[in-house]
Amino acid sequence: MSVTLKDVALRAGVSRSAVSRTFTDGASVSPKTRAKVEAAATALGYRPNALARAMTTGRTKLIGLVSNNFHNPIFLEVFDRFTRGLQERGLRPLLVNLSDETDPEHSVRMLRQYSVDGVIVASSTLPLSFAKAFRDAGIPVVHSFGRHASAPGVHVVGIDNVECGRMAARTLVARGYDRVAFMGGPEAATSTQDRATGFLAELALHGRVTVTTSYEDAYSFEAGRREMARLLSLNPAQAYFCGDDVLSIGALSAVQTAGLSVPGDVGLIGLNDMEMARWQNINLTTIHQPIAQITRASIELVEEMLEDRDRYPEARLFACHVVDRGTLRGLS
Amino acid sequence: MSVTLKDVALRAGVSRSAVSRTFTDGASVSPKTRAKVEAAATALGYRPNALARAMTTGRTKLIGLVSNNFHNPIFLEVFDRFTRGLQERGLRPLLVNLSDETDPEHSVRMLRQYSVDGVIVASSTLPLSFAKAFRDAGIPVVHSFGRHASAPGVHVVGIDNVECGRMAARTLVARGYDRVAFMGGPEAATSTQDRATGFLAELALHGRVTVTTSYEDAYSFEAGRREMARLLSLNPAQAYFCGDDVLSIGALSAVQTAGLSVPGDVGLIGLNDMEMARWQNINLTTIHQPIAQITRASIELVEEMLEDRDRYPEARLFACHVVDRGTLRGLS
DNA sequence: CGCAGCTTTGCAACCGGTTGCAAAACGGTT
DNA sequence: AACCGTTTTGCAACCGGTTGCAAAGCTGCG
Repeated sequence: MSVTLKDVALRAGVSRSAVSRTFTDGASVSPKTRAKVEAAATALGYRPNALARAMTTGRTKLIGLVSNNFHNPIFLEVFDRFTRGLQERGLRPLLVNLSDETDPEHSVRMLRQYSVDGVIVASSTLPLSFAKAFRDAGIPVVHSFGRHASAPGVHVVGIDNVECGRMAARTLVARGYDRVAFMGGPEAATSTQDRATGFLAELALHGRVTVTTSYEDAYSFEAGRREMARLLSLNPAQAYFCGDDVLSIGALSAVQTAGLSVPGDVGLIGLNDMEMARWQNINLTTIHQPIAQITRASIELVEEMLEDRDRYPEARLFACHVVDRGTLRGLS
Repeated sequence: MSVTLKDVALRAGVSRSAVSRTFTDGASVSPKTRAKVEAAATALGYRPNALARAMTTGRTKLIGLVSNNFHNPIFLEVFDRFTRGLQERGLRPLLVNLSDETDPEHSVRMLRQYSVDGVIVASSTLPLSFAKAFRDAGIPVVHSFGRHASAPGVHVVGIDNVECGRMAARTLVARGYDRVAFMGGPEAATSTQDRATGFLAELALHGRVTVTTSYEDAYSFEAGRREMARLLSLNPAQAYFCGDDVLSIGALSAVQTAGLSVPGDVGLIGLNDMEMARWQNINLTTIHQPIAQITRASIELVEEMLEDRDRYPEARLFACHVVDRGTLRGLS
């Protein structure tokens, strides 16, 4: 079938070990045999079989990329950056779509069967325990976009969602809003929980501001639109902190449909700063999440763990900042 | 390290072959030994190593998923469907991001090193030759969203872009537009070429309609917006067929910014029918591309090729249809 | 009980590489 | 030329499975 070590060895008139050595760096081969082998190899079009190599070295260069966020446009950028970053380092992403499951067992087993060198869990909604299941199975893991914890147990890279909530609150207060609300994603999502916590905690420091909260079943346009339509028919707040840009855009749409103006009648601030947020017909004020830094750091960490499996777990959090566009009124 | 065949065999008091056989279906083992083996296996938490198995069977169950469309939101849905579909069949997607490259050689080599069982090229812009490189390397391949050709040489699944162009033309003509234009994506993209061809061919049948064309460097919002802004400052057409929904939305934004109305002053029809197109604040009239059917058929074909590597290449094209929303005027 | 015919089992070779170890080759000294 | 210290090389075992083949075990029948 395909050309193997033996074929090359035969043609070059050397032993299989010699061939193997010219293809593994750090091995000692004389320039003479190396030349012979390389000649034979290119003549035959030989490429070492990664799987066979993996069997003896124990390194596959496969990285499990596990996510359950296949519906949020921001994750297209996330996948883009992860795949490119991994490829640049000679690592191969084995993609796992977790859309329905929440039980890590199945993924752990599967990724172990393929002997992945490491796993990146890219999800803003999975609990910390998910990543821990990989660690417990002895697989290096980093939880990207995960929840910050003081003693994480696994590497976590992302943003401080509590702090983001606070930031949103401070922004709304600074703009003079005094009846505000939080519109979150799924109540089970760690990101939503933390954003709510920070938002409410910060507002509590500003006595006169009243706040309400609601949670949607998904970070989706339709959920945001529906909820905002409902709220408008009641007694809406002056400004909303939406747990995600897509939700915000849904809400924005509902406000416009109702014939009201943004930011005149209702203020909106989102989170993520996805590409769409800067489209002129959306022009969403939002909190920027530094995707590039997060993905880069995640890859770095997983790579470091390949060297030192017992690297002490750390949390790397990146700062966010408000991007002021057209859906909140100016400083008062 | 991990528990192997031998460990289980030892504990169950049988030979390694016996253990192997209980884990490969279609092999003959007596109920008695099967029971013993299974007991030992679960006690030790044994899982067969997929890579080792792959070495002897020649089947890895890995499928290369190659794409260069990491910036078009429609592809998030594409990846979602591909990964789930593959997983359901016990296949594992090895994701390859081709963003910069156009040369297949590198990907072919890499995927061959990992002994993938097959490859799905998911791209609307790559030429047919790209997929052929895999076929020539002896790897089963299907080009998803690829160009239809009468003698494809490889499996192609997608839509008939020429026909879509015609459909757009017929639609615009039926609505009474007589100065229309095509706004395409990259001129090198096969999808854009074919859509333009069909569009122009159909219009040629309707003498009195005039048409202009322009091409953007990417299927992106910014490109659509910039181009439409430029066109508006000149002598714009009455209606535009945009080669992609994202382009349309960019164009839409430019029209709105210019203080003009859609469809009053300018008509727009896109292609893809991505989720965003039905958002109320966009509400784009567009041609629906049946993603679900395309991905499903692609997976089916690649799976069939695993059985019969020399399966005669076929092109499977799915019909598209116009989804009438708010960016074209009604039937005249 | 002996034997035919079928099923189950274990042996051993193989998949395509890597690597520890000892022997061979090399280069430089005296 | 003999000797010594380094490289370089090939042998053989191993990674964790699968599988062809022949021997062993079982069942039923005369």
